[in-house]
Amino acid sequence: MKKFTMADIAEMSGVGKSTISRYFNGGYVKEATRERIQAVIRECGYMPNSFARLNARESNIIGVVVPTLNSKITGRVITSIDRYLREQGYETLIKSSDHQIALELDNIRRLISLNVGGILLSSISITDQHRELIANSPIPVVVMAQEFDAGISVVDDDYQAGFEMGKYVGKSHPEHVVWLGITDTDRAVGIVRRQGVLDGLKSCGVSDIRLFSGDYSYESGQKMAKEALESGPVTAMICATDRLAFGAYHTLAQFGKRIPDDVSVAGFGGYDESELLSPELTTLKFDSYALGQLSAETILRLIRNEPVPVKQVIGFQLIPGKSVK
Amino acid sequence: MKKFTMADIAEMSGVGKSTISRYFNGGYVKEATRERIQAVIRECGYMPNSFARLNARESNIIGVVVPTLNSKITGRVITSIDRYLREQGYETLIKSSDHQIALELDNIRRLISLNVGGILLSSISITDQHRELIANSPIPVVVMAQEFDAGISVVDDDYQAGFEMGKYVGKSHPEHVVWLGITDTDRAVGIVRRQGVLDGLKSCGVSDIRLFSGDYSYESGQKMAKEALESGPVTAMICATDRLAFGAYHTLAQFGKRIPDDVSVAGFGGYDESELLSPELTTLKFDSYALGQLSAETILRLIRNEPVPVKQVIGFQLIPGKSVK
DNA sequence: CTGAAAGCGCTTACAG
DNA sequence: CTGAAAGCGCTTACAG
Repeated sequence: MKKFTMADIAEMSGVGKSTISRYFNGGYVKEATRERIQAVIRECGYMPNSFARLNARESNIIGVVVPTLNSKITGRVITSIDRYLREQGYETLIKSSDHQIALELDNIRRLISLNVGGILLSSISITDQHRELIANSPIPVVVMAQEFDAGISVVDDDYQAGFEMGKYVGKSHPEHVVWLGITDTDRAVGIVRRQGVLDGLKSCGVSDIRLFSGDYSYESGQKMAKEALESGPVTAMICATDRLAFGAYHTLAQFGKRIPDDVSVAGFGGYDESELLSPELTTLKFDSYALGQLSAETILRLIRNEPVPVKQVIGFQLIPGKSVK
Repeated sequence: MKKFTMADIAEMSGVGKSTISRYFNGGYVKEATRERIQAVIRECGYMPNSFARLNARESNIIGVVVPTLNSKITGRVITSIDRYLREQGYETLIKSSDHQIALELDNIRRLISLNVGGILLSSISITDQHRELIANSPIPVVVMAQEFDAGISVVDDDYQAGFEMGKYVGKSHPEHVVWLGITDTDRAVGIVRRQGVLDGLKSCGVSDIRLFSGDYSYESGQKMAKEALESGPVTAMICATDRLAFGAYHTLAQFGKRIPDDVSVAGFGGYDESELLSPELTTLKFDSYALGQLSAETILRLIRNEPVPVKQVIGFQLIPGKSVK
């Protein structure tokens, strides 16, 4: 495959390269010329190099920063972003922060200096540095899955979801409930979702609630479950994610506890696998595809200076399994 | 955040921009000058724009083409690639083909015309067009997870893995075995893995083996399992992936079949969830992190003109669950 | 060891 | 409707 440049195509079509550029960017090109160019392009399979648009007034690249490439939910979100942007003629540039906040900040800086058209940010944790960076960013930013009072966000309804789940579990009147959660630095999951759960439980009169926190790994779920069981009696475990619930299942089996007879378990995520556990995991599914697509739509609207809501809230669905009494 | 360019940094450091460029690309810079530049860079958090290296002799961007962003295994592979490349000072540019072969070809063309340093390709299916594209590519390509006789590949040992699994299941002397597979266009899984399984089974004297094929989805697993059960007696199901096995579990439950008493089930993938199924799924785990890292190492070696094996085979581990009699 | 100049593949006023 | 020219942020011979 020979590498064609715009100059090559221009020469082959017998026009100037400005015309080829206009052809691709929707400028004036006479119909006859347009057809001639099209023929040449088809012939050589030419596509312009998006990254060479160094002085274009706007880039057609959207940067996406995610906390990890290794999560089911992230997979759903970026799949849906990528699909939508591709349809709209944009390129997706994905950067993983690999769970490191310093890398996340670097990624944002990098995207800004790359002069991408817009940034979709799924943050590990929003710090003051994020606020400063975003406030001074010459490029629009949409924050995903995390409340962001100083800008535009598209979020899951973590509080309400937590509340529903708390109420659902609370209705069985468990005496001793534990929350297997995430550190506070992740506001959406660590704080908001947890608060929803607590309030939901309290609305049913549950008062003995013990809190644990760790990271997002399967192992962390196992570990927290163990700590919880060793810290006193437990009749229900509400886990911040399905993955943590998987870990809890593992530990409960080791401790010889039956689900839900001895201990009820619930998670958040709605992974396909959850319905295969025995008993089926009671979980709650956010519409991650919608979150991805709406975020992508929103960033494009910002780029086009169209009005956008400062906050959009995505729906969820509680999936009753058989793991709660 | 102001956007600094190399010219800004040059001015602020009181040197020419060639010197800044050399600073970043390991050229000669006097120690004193180097320190002065470093101070300025630290001050402004400047990073050069990798995509503006239009006429660099080599790019520090590695393109990665994956069939989907929505798979556990892909997640593991790209996580490990991204980590390794970052450590080595390279950028990862991920492009998803979203299960469309035409898009995959486009992605490869695109990366070539972007003039990335190298391409890591996880292909849906290697066609003649791929061969032509790769043969004429001015840029090195490493094919991942798929045999590639016309170039460099890093692959799972699909045949041997299939064989081991076939033997493992075969040892229980199941009378009627079905293979829930993937279309032939995916050679690695659709053909090689299947052949390994068949040979493994035959080595144990199993002869009644019926073959089914579909796509990689959970639903496809359900559907194939249903077809299999309706097509005649079944005492063992070997599934091309864990996800398909999850679908089979679902269908078997619907049909009132017990695992493994009525039907043995096995998969490939080694997902964490597999050990939580009841009974635990017998599966086989490829070392996807190793595959990612070795592929990344290999592409860098190719770029540096260091010798590389034409084919590297990654190990696997059979994880006996309780789903095989 | 360093800088001025030309060039990478593209876009954008501007003149025609 | 179109092209020559200047410019985007960078790299690379080349001369000093």
